[in-house]
Amino acid sequence: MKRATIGDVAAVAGVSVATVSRVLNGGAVKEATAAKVWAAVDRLDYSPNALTKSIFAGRSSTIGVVIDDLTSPFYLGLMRGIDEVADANDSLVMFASTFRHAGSGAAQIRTMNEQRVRGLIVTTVEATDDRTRRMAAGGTPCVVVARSVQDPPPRLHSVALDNRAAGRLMAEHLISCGRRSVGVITSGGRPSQHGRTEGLRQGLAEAGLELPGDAVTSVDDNEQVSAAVGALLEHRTSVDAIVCLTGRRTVAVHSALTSRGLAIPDDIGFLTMDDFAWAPALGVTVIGQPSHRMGQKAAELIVENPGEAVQLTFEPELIARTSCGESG
Amino acid sequence: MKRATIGDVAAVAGVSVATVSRVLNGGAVKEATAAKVWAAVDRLDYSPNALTKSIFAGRSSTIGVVIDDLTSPFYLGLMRGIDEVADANDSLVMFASTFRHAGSGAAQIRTMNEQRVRGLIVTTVEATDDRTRRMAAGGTPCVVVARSVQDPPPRLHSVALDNRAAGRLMAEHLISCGRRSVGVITSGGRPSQHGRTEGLRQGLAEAGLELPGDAVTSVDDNEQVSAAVGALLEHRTSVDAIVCLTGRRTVAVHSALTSRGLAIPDDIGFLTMDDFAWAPALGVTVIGQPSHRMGQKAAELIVENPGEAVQLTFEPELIARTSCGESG
DNA sequence: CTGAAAGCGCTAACAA
DNA sequence: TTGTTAGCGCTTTCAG
Repeated sequence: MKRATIGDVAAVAGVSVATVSRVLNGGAVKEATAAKVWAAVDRLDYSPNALTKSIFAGRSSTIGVVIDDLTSPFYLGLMRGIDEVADANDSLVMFASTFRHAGSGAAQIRTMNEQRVRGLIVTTVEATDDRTRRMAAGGTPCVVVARSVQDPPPRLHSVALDNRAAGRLMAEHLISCGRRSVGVITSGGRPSQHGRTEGLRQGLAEAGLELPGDAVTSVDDNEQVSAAVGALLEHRTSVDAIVCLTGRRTVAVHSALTSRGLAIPDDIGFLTMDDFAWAPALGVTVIGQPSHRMGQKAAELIVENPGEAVQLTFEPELIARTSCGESG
Repeated sequence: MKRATIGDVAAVAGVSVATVSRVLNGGAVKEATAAKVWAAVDRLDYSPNALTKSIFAGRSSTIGVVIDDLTSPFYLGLMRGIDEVADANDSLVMFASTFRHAGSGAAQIRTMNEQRVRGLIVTTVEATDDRTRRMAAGGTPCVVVARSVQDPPPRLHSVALDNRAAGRLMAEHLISCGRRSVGVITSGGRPSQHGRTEGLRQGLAEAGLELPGDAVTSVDDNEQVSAAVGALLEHRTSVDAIVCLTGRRTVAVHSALTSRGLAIPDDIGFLTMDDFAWAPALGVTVIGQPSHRMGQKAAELIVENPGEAVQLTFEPELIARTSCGESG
């Protein structure tokens, strides 16, 4: 029942533990000795203890990821990207989500630090900044996703979308589809959403269109969406397009529209963030983020561990379908 | 740059390492001493090494999860459930996916074993059976998801849907909607799909309806779906409903239908596995699995670590919407 | 090429 | 209440 240790293997093989260690990790050993060791390994079903190993390395080979909502298509793509390069580098991914806790993930980050993860990828809010900074200072490369860091210390990187560009892309497309008055749904106070709003506002302004403050509504969860959309539509009857600034709310906003009997795009235009599996079928036009590549890059930053802070910005992409009407 | 160790803390606080260990883990220490220690911890930004700790416990406090496709709504729900109870038990989730590799996850399971995970949850195919059995034999509780294990050794549990019941539920609903000839899309050779097919066949048979072998088509990926659906429809012109036996293919099958100009449910009925966010909006009737509860249960089996093997079966639930037409 | 011995950072008796 | 002393399972000098 008790697990075999390297000592047991050594005993069975009739060699020293040092020798066993060497054949396991590819040191110089005589063919014949190695064979004896492997036989013992087999017989005892020996599995080296990676935990003990990492004591010497000072850290584990695991990449930590703290995400606040796996449900969103963006994070799913991100995870796949991360997992992919982790796998290619014989790393595992240690995952913790925070969507239940208001605490914003400080606890998770602490735990990851205690686990001596090789690096950390975080998507949670600024409250965690301090912890992340200290981890980076302690030598663990950290990557912050979907948010840039002001004045980053050496090992604190970031991977983010050019949110203003995303906003502008939205404005351009809406305008080219003849929309004149947009209503916006944002979610919580994430900085990325500010960028998008600003980009949108600017893009609209360049075409002489306004985005008044009361055309922007923030919702905290899916339950609020229907009421928020309703209020927006009633308050501003001129609105001819609804823009959803976060992929997390796409379903809810879309349902809010259709369940009011509004036809998309005839009665109202609809534009949202993040491509998703059903979008082609539904004809929903989106601004796509390269979430998969972003995940890969984040993980690569961990693996390559550059000395300076690197801030990567990715370009959004308009994936035009039919939900805003005919373009041009 | 070098991390502080418990020894450093002891030195700064002017006490022994044992004392530091005690205040960190809640032993009996004098108020004043504890204060000194905490001060030192603070000053050095000390973070205890969880890896070293688990040497003594013999295993880490991490729950390992090997999943083959995070993209599927079922696995997402499962993950949430797992993460939830892991979190409640101060565990982290170590995640590895296998969807790139043909290798079916043997490597991932080995790594998890080396990481001395507290328990393992696997969703990959039978090829991994041996490894899982050995892990269980070695004392690590393992839970196999969506598949039952024949003749399970002590610590090898399973959490699965009653697939025959799911099939029967499908049959019942289709019949009550007046469908007489169904076409089936399955994916790969997963045993769960056999159960569903059998249940469906039985349920149909009880109503005097047949499910001939050529009405069942298996596809390996989304690219094959359109052709497969086309072939099925052309070969069996009587088909008035398409059943998709895996949530993983829902989008592709649905698109295959609509892109052929078929209206759901008027031209053809559509029924699939696993509820998903857009299903209400699309009116897609599904057989739901309690994926979230299944994840929770799987994680609880790890945490509670019962001596015998336990096999949990969950009941599927029909979530009737409009895609099969009017029922009754 | 191989073994003995000294740790890695921490916990757990056992004394004091 | 505290400190001393063994280890945990492994890697890594340093001799042989």
